[in-house]
Amino acid sequence: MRISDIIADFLLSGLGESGGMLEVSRGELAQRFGCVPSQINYVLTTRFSPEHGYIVETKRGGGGYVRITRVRLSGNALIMHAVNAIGDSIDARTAAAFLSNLEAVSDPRLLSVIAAAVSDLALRSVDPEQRDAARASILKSCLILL
Amino acid sequence: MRISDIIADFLLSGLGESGGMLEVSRGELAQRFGCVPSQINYVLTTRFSPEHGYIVETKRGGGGYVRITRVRLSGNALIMHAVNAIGDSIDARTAAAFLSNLEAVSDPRLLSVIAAAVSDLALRSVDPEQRDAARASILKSCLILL
DNA sequence: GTCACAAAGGTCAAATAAAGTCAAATCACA
DNA sequence: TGTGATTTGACTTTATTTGACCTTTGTGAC
Repeated sequence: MRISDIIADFLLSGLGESGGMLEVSRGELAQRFGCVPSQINYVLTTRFSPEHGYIVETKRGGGGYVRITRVRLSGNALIMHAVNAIGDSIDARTAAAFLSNLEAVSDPRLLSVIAAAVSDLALRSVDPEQRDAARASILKSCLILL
Repeated sequence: MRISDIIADFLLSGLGESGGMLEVSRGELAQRFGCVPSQINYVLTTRFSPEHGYIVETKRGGGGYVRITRVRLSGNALIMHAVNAIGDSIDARTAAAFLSNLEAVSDPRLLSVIAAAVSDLALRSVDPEQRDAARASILKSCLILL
């Protein structure tokens, strides 16, 4: 397992214990995991983006911190939010993040079918230039039915 | 026996032991069998496609992997027949017909989501030349999960 | 107040580590 | 012997790790 995954797991479990909000120090975290501080930023941007359902706030300077908050919208609001947030184009990773974010509010079988429909495997025959646009369009078409 | 068959057998037996899910490294596998890495891709596309009842997911970069999952083809002869009957290309009307044939054997909500995913509306951003091919690929990827 | 400095965190690009693509060459067999 | 399947390798794309340098904020000296 990559260090990024280990850090992400650590943060995730902290979020779980603390009921959705977590405050850490970037420097301390980096020290604990023996990596450079910017690695923490990498983890945050790749795994705790708004698409994944998190808000990250930070403060610099003395007493600085990194605060991660799990956003918990419910049901329709979440779906509508996702539909609105998907633009004209979306890459496979982001699409997967959106879908996993909907797990709490929608049938997992439906979600896995949608995930299959927008996977790179399913879209292999689409010109790479158009692939992300097609993915966005398909994803929105599916989500509004949920 | 050709190297592709040997590799396929190896993967198959791994899938057997591990109960249907297997994660390997493309590079390591290639080394073990003394072939180039792209040979692994060849094996995957020719022997572990959705038509064969498998889903292959991969990740590139550090910590990359190839994950093969055998899907529970619990199914219905009707669905399997549909998957095999869909060629490389299918028009919107035919796809809709296939789906309506499955009404008897599958959740209508799932089917309507799939119908949305393969509709011309959802695929409007795909070059018309490629649209029916994309539709076929998406449809198969979804049906295999039913 | 304001200046200097320390204590955070931020950015960005290079280096490294996988996997993907595609087409030419080769093989096997009807 | 022609054709589809297989093998190979040069080139591409994506994910992660690392480090040098930048910006913001708090605090104490003056």
